[in-house]
Amino acid sequence: MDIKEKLAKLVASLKKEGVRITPQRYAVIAFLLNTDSHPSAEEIYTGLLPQYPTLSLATVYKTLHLLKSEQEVLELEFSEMGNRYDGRKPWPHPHAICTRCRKIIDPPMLDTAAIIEEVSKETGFVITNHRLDFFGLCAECQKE
Amino acid sequence: MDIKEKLAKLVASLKKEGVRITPQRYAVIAFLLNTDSHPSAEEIYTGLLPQYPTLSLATVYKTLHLLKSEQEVLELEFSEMGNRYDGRKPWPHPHAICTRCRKIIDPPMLDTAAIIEEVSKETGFVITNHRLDFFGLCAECQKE
DNA sequence: ACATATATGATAATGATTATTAATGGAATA
DNA sequence: TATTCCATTAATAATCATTATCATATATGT
Ligand SMILES: [Mn+2]
Ligand SMILES: [Mn+2]
Ligand SMILES: [Zn+2]
Ligand SMILES: [Zn+2]
Repeated sequence: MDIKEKLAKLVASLKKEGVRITPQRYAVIAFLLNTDSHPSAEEIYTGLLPQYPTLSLATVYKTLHLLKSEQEVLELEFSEMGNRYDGRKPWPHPHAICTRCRKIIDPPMLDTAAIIEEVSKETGFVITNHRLDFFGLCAECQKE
Repeated sequence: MDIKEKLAKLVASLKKEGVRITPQRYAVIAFLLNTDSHPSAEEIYTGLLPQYPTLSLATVYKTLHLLKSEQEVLELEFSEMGNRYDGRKPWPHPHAICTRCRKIIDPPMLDTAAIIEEVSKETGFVITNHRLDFFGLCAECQKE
């Protein structure tokens, strides 16, 4: 399924939920589906500003919250570098984060289910969410 | 090695580094070693205030930074619930976090080395740090 | 086109953390 | 012991990403 199709399906599903699709919301959703860079709210805002000169950062935040409540975006909270968003895989999954260039990538899936099962057994917790972050230097930054 | 001994060793090691051990710093360090609750800066501050009525929150933050730079405390950044600190195991390790009562515990160690090795191979990253958080309901909160 | 509930954008507020700075106090020196 | 010296403290202000507020604009169903 390509991006266009995904976008159409997502918009249709949101409409069915009673969500109004405004140009601003459409633009934010499209932006999220067209990148794998895990952008910040600010990056989404400045990325869209040329085409939507009246867009407000508050609207970007509100749209991100809306998508989060619909489970259509994954929010990665970083107190240092600001929050980042993944609209392509809006479910919990591991991330590799370069501390030099701040690139964030999705490593091919580990067996997270097995890890969660083990933690659950050890702690007695019912695990409902997780956050697996691996920090270091990406291949490019190692050369510098 | 009990807490008292750990405290004495840590203080001695800091002194050797040229760090002055003030009453405020000693109190923060002792507080951190005497709990496994992963307290916030605010909790450390309010916990010590009765015995140190002139203590400033800024001093708590500065002491935490000092300890972090000496690798003697692990800082867990949470943008929602504020940062939390672990002075007993000041190296990266997994955590189970209750989303209801905000309790944070250390699950018995998974084989994190193996996981990191796998991510490193898959991504080409040199992994220098990690953050493995598992969110859910603790045993007590499940009963409610 | 109209009615109306919702969304937007400008702006102010929030709150945890960090920066600033004058006053304090411990240690080295005279 | 008195005197510098300089790191530390405490009070306070500043920061900055995110949220809240609210008057205006607009999407949607009729
Ligand atoms: Mn991702
Ligand atoms: Mn811990
Ligand atoms: Zn990099
Ligand atoms: Zn709990």
